[in-house]
Amino acid sequence: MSSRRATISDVAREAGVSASTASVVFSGKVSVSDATRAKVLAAAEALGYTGPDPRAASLRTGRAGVVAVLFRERLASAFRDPVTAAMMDGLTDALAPIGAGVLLLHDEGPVESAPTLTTAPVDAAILLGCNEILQSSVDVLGRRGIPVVVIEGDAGPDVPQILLDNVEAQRTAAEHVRSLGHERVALVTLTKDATRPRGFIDDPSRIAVEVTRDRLRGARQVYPDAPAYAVGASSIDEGLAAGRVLLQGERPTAIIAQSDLLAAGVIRAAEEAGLRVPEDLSVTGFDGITVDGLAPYALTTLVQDAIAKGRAAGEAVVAMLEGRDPASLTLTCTFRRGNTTGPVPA
Amino acid sequence: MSSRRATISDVAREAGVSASTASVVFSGKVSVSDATRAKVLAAAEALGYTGPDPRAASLRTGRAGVVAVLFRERLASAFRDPVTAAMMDGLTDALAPIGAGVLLLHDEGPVESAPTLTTAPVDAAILLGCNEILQSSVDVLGRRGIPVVVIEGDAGPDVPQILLDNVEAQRTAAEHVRSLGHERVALVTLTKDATRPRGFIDDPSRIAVEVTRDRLRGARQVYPDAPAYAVGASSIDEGLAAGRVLLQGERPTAIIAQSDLLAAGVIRAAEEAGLRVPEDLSVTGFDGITVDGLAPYALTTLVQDAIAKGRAAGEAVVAMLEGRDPASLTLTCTFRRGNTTGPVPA
DNA sequence: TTGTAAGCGTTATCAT
DNA sequence: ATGATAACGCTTACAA
Repeated sequence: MSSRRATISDVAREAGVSASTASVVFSGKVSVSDATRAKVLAAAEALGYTGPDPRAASLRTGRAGVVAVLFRERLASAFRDPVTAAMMDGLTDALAPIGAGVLLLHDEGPVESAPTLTTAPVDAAILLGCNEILQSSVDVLGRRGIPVVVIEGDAGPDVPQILLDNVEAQRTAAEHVRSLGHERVALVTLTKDATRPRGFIDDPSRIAVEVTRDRLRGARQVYPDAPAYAVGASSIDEGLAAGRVLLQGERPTAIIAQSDLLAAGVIRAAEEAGLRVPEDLSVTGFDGITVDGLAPYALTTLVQDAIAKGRAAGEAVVAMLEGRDPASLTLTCTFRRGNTTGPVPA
Repeated sequence: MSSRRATISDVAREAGVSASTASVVFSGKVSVSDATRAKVLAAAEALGYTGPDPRAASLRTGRAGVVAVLFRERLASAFRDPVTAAMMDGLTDALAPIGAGVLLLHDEGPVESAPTLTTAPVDAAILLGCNEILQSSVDVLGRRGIPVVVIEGDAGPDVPQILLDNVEAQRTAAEHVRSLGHERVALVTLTKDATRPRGFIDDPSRIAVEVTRDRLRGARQVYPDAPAYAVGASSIDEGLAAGRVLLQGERPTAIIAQSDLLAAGVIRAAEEAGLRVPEDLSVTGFDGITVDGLAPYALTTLVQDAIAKGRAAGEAVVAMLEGRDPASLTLTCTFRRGNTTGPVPA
């Protein structure tokens, strides 16, 4: 009909009231007489006005109703990892009370090529994992006065963190394996850095990904000399590939994997090699997810509450947005013995 | 330092130029003398100004730099489905040129409880799947003048759609199975509706989910009387459960599943029952994804290019945002014969 | 309960 | 190349 989209002023004029009154009808902040409300609503209906323009409201109120989640990886990868999925679940849950949408961003390429993070109208940001880009992102957001929470990464003392007791948890798994008598143990680790090279790890100090480094450290506290093979991604197929490598020659009697998906792949590699789990090979995972299709195996693993992790991040964001002090939090993994670990073969 | 966040006016004053000039330095739309640029940048640096406020810029320019994706399901489910993941991959790819962020929204609950869709500052929206809520969403967005694209759903003739030839593709699979001589065939379908009840389908016309209905129709064009069992989700474990049901008693010699994950579950059920695939049971999937851990099976399936689907949706959105006419598009699946189908057992 | 007025921070237009 | 001006559409003291 009209060449221009109707605004709240148009509605007010049509209804014969002031713009502020019309505004109040939509926001519901102040009481309005029923008659007035009806008039305004009727006018809105007539003009096809569907409510205040979020952009203008956002400018005025200073709130965008959007929380950004910055991923270290491609969004597609994020969509593929069950732990990330669970985390997003908790996150969206925690954000629901403030009705915030979730804006996905990812930082590919060099530092300055992430325009969306500085360009997007967001009230807060959650950063997932840590690397150099992340640190610079934190700086920009900090200067903007945008609250930031980091999950499993370190961006300095001023930024609230949601952490996992990766070192202790992985040590617990290793101790369990040792208690079963295993001496020859191999490790399958998550990615070393953004380039995702596969292969044995020579120098643990050069691992850029904190999670990988921490879990490796935990395992090495028990098995200082265990060989560690890094994969390119957390998936069954990558675990399978790693398992094939590690089960060649003089094979280990136990393999400690840094994720359940990797562990599931290792188990497949074992089956492929004619080995029984856990009679011939013990395998541990990490995460405590349900690996689709892994039954009847029940992984011995460290159960992390990824949903709680996401929820904690979400709640920290909500707290900051409400002016409260967010708590940094370290979540604890629970050891769960399944049927994939057993005594060292005679 | 200052109690108030620096604005572009502050920067301009500090630099001794006008606000518009300072603005131009950041937008880069018009040429500015090097000296002026340097002055402005220095002033910004001094004041800790990190660039224009996206909210204000958005109000002024009318662009938010954000595209919304509305899911039918919980976000967590979306993060779990490989096809959705691939679609998001293509989508983010297509959106990259315009540098738009992706805002995730989902419509749980009753129609009016989706405030974010009308509240969020977005330039366009992509709706995934179809149901009643979706139709009303389209209406609201339409009145707002926000371009909408629907993937695998129908929201009227004015809304561009990205479709799949589900009927034809599934019929092709069924014809392949028939050409192998199979007579006793069972179907495993995707969810019937939002309540996700499992069980045999009595009345196909009451299926709310278009994809499920179309693929079922395709299969029934070849096997009008084949029993169809609907699952609660597209996953290996759901396929396993369905397979167990269907392989009881006088079992079929072929099972046509509406997704690869379901097919993978059916194969596991077959293994569990001591049946060989394809010697004792033929199985077909749909999607053409790589099922993590399914090797050495290569599913006979319909390959859909989910990445292309997402990309098409993204491109349609870009086209609309640039004032061009977006094309509705029907993507075609490709039949791929793997090693999970064979002649009917003697 | 309703209206007035003053911005929120930016950028497009037009003039210089 | 730079500057003055006027929106963008809305919300919220404050006044009536």
